[in-house]
Amino acid sequence: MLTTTSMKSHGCGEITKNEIGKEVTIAGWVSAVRDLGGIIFVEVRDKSGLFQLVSDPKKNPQVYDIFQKLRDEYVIQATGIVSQRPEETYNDKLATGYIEVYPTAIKILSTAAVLPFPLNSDEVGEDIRLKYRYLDLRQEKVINCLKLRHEIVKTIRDYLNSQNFMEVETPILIKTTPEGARDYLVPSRVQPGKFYALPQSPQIFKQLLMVGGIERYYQIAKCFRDEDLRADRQPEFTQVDMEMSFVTQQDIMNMVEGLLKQVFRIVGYETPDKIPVMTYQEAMDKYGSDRPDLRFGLELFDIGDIIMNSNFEIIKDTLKAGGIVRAIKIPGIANYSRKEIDDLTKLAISYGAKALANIMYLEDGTAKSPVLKFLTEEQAEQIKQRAAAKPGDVVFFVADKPKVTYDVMGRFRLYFGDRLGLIDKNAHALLWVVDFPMFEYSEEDNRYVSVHHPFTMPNLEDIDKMESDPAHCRSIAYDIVYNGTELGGGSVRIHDGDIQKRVFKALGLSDEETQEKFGFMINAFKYGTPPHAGLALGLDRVVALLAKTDSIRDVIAFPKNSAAKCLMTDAPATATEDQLRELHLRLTVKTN
RNA sequence: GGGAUCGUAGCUCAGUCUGGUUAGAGUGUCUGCCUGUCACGCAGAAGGUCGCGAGUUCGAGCCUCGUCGGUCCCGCCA
Repeated sequence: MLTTTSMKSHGCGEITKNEIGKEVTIAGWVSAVRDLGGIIFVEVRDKSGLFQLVSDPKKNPQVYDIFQKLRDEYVIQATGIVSQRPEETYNDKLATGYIEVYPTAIKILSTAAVLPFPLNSDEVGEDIRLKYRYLDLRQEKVINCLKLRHEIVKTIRDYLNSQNFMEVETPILIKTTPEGARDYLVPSRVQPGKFYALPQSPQIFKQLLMVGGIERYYQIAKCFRDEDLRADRQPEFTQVDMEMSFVTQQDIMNMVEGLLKQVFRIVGYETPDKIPVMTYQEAMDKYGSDRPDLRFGLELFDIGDIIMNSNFEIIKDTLKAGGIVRAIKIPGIANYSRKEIDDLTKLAISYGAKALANIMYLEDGTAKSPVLKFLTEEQAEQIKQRAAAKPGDVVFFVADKPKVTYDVMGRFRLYFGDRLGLIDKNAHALLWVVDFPMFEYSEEDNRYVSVHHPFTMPNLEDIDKMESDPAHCRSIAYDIVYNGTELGGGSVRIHDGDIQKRVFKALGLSDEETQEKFGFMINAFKYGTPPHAGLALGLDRVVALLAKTDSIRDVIAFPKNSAAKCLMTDAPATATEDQLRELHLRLTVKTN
């Protein structure tokens, strides 16, 4: 379909050989002026592409006069007959490179100041691009990311609509939630001293929609978290939020697999009909991560049983105190220098380890290690067998509390995957991770907190562990992982008020607190709640991954910088005294 | 809150380690020339608070301290 309006008959990139001999009117931005003295070429750009205009003073002196005034990024409108270029001047790089127009009329609709940075250069700093984001958007690379985002959102809507989902908007001004990230607060003017929060997700509302009988809900939902930023974290971001009634975990997984199949097709990847499933425990044991990157191997392995029979007293003490030991074999690096090995130890320590042990398998068949003195020959051989170590390989291991050990070895694995070039950048590794733990102990809060969120259904086999052994109580929660990134996660929700109360209790919330914070929800669940489950995908991450960019800022039209500022509008900004007074606020900091 | 790193022309950077005459390059901009360019070409010109402040020094883009700003990471992110 042509992008015509009353001001243009064709998009610049839409004119073809079929239009030769016909009159067209185009409008757009001047993307290049090439003045050869007696003839001027002007390239016009609009959303659809580029088109070349030519002016010759002998053919039309009035038009030529205007051509001489044109500068980059002027907005112009031109009318003329499409003609074929002389054959020797075809430009193969341009879709419209074999045709051109000598305008019979040209109009400058808008002049343009010299741009603060060159368009379509890969080298411009991001801060200046964000300050002039409206100009940045004129760049092909940037607009292509937004086009991809649009395609993905459209595909998601089409798919979910076809599956009888209903899109419902949930509120942005809501009640603050105690669990999870820091809330953005909005002061109330009409309720002095009270605050709304911006939603971290529509979680509570989508569950109440299930109570309301919606059965299949989705929303492309803006969410807000007041935490420090990263390349993949913005204070406001978008989730593809969905929820279904009368479903099991498997139903949700099937639905999401169908959805992802459509989404990945946009970039030409045909996803497997059944995405592999791994338990949380297996992911941690083999990869030291709950979102393992399966594009490469380097699996971790346990040597705790061998150590326990050895004289390695330090590690044995760690194991007896509830710690674990995990090892990884890195192939072909036994030739690393002493300094390189030392640097790896420093790296492991920076990841949180207290120490890093290594056993180098030399080319002459012998093993070299500062830890061999703790092991019998048989024990050393057992480790070598378990690692399937060959000459040239190095086995590293760490012993610590499970969390530390997994984290260090998981990151070590990723480090070597990258350093040794083991990651196939064109590979696609989708994975479900299931059976997440229900709770984890927070040293900071001195209590158990939800791994997912407090509305997650405990695994019924483990339900009594909520009270007796919270650390080993599994939940019915699942994450979808792609190439080591969490695309999204969800869970089967609690639809039984009594179980919900037990969860709140396990989280250390008193009856009064529960009533005050979630009373409306407990109350709602009294009136006939269907079993329900759902999932949310991080849309920004999905788009960034498919666009093959590291930063979600590249796929957001107007992102914040790493200090949560909008460099274009200079938000956040100070409020006036009047505004503060109306909101019943008084500042304790000086601003200017 | 912490760590690393960067800040020199509109843009991208060199120069800083080892302080010394008038701070350079490419690109963009402007002017002139040029009739088939498409990164047009050729010639010329303008363009600088070396982020800011203090200090050391005979002398600071360069050294020291502070500060502001950008980026990445840790903490944090159910």
